[in-house]
Amino acid sequence: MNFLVIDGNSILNRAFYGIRPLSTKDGQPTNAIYGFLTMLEKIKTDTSPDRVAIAFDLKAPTFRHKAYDGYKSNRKGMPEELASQLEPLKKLLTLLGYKLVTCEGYEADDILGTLSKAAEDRGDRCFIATGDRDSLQLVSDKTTVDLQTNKTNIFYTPDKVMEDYGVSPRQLIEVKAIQGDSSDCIPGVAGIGPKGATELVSRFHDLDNIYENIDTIDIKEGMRKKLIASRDNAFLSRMLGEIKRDIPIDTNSDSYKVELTNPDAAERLMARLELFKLIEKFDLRSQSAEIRTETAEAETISVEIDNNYSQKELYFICEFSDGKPTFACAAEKRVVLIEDEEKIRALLADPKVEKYTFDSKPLFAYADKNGFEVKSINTDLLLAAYLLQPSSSSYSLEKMCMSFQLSLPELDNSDKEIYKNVYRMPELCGKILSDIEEKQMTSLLNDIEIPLANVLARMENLGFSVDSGGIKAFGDSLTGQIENLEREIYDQAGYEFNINSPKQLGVALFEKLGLPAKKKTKSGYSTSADVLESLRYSYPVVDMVLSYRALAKLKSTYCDGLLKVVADDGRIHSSFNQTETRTGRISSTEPNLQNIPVRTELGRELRRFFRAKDGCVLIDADYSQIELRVLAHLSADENMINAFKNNDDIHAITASQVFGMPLEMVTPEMRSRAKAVNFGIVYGIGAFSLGKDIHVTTREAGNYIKSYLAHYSGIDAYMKRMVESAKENGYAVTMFGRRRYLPELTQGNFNTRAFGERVARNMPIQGTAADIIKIAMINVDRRMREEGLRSRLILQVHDELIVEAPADESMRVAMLLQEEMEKAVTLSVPLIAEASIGKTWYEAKS
DNA sequence: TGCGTCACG
DNA sequence: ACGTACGTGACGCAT
Repeated sequence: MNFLVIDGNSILNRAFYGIRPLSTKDGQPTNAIYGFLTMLEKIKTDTSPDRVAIAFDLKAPTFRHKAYDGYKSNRKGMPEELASQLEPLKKLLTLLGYKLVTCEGYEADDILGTLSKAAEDRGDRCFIATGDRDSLQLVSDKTTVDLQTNKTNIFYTPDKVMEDYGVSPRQLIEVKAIQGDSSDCIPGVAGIGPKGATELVSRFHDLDNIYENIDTIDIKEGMRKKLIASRDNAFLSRMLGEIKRDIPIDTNSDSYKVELTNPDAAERLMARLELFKLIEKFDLRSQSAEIRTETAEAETISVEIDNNYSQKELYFICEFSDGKPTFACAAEKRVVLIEDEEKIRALLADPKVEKYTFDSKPLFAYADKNGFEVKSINTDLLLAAYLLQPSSSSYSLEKMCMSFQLSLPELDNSDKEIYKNVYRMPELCGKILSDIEEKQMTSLLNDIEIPLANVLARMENLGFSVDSGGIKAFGDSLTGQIENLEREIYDQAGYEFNINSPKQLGVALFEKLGLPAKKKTKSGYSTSADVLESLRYSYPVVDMVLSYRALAKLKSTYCDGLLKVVADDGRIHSSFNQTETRTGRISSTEPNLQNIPVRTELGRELRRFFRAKDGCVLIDADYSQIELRVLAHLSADENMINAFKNNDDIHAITASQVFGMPLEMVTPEMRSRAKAVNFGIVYGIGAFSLGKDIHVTTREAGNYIKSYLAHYSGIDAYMKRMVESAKENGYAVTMFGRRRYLPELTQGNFNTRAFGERVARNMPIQGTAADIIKIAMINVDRRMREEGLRSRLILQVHDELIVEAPADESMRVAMLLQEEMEKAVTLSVPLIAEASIGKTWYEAKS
């Protein structure tokens, strides 16, 4: 029989520091719980246990023998974020059927020792899972320690201990008694370290033998003196370091059977902790469902087709297959399916039917394709869920039901799980909407996100017309140049290798060619652009590699990548995701049209192949400095507000202020540094990174920042306020009430917290700018349609909107675009947008 | 699948 | 003493 003993505190610690911060929407940290359960599963797979015991230290030790005074007392207490996970974890483990073991007055180590001894005495195999090397002294023929290290685990058998430590497991106690262990307050023998201790023990076996023969053994006199001086400490240390194997705990094997008797409660607790992945991993759904069926408590409902179904308030989801919609509506004691397409269209178009759904964009897209309008979308639970938890990676009705503890019905005639969730939509909407209301995001949802979904749907449908032939020809011309560069690089290196492999490239440059390596990554030398850039003028081969990289990127990502996604209508239909970013921006995928090259001349050429269809032109309008203007407004900094009111060149003004000289004397170099500082401020700034960015010392960069904040003292104060309020509220927030929760701010880890603080400074700015352009999009779209124009939005790139317009509408639409963008909101500084017109994106981007 | 890299705002 | 600016998505490689 295999007996597994888990060192609970040790594994919990590993989990806490090894897993990035996670927390529930109300701020309960969960990363250690998640990590613990994941590791537990892994350990179980590795050791196939028949019995499992989980040992925990008791939090408040009551009585300790005198000799134990101070023992381990200098260990730091747990950080609060970890401590708050301990009780939920214990509760969860109990619900999952594990027996937890604690013992007053003893450490978890002693529990491991006692249980492993008992297992050995019974003739069982014992595994001890821990992250703490102290337990290695327990290793024997029958006991293996499964040591959990950073990335992996190591099984310690007696041979492995001998290999790593040069002594037997039992002798580790003797070694420790001599070398001591400051973290455990074990004094050891003063002046003898790990090396000396190991040598003594391997030569003379143990303390008793050493001290019995202390006058005669063949060692240096200095060492003999040290040993004699610390004699008492050595024996005390051995007592302290030796794990006890006979403490009063339950050692009966059968007490440690794992029996999942209450999966339902376990599932509920996991749902409360929002650990949905684990529910699946532990397969709790089906197990608790089985039990539910057994107890026959669950409500049973049916799924019926009723094409005449209608209500004033319709709660439904709509699934499409081959473009044909099916409605699944929540109804009294059943789920009603509507399959009649005419009926569905009528419902969607009927303004008197209030519609509550999950994911409205496909509905809007369907209506757009079929020439009608969706009316009265009262709510979209997907968008609401995003506003409530923008950092979530995916959203589903199922998760929402679980996190609100809504029990799901049984279906008597369908196995489509989704219908169970649909059935709960009325209650779910109530809970979610009151949550939205309470957090003052109702307008954000109703006036921005839902109308925007409609706009995005139409943008996706319309797509962006491209010249496939042109892209193909451009790609072919790149291929020739890439092959030439390849040959020259091989020639320089003296052999052929894969230039696209950072690993092989690193070896070629920094080993074979002997170039000076600057940075290292986990897997070798860094070959990133900023490293290579510094070498390109000294080494022609580096220049070639950089050119190769640039061309290869253009070819693979842009030429090949884009050609793959051109639809039959000759247009590219990107997807615009509205629930992806933590700041409120939209993202673009398959393909990403928000990162089409523009910064280099060659890359920008690609934009010549993005063109308006015949008879049309493109109108491209972008905001000028929207983020800095938002910052000026939010911070109410007088200096910056005045600069924008005067319509000054903000980077030049900043330069003159930071460098303390008249505007006329600002050089382009100074302006560009000031520009970097302005960016840095928006990003949350650090002197080190700013210095690296603009190639000055950290000290100098620090001075720039200091000077900047002195001149823009309103911004300084604002940034401090943002961090304060994020710490207080647990989230950062935009002008329109969009939130981003920041559990990072409560973390003990310095870097994590610093990151949280930067985000607290950046998100309100980036997010407010995102809110503003969303408003502009909705207004632009509405006006073009209301005014009977045939011009349409086709793309948004964060601060830029692109419209495809019939040539004869171009001037009017350019004005309209500019106007709507500028008046989307009123700030204490003007919002400026500039529009230009061209046949291609290249031409239209001024 | 994770990493390194690089394209954009 | 610590590591080092915000937000994205796609590609190729290596495991």
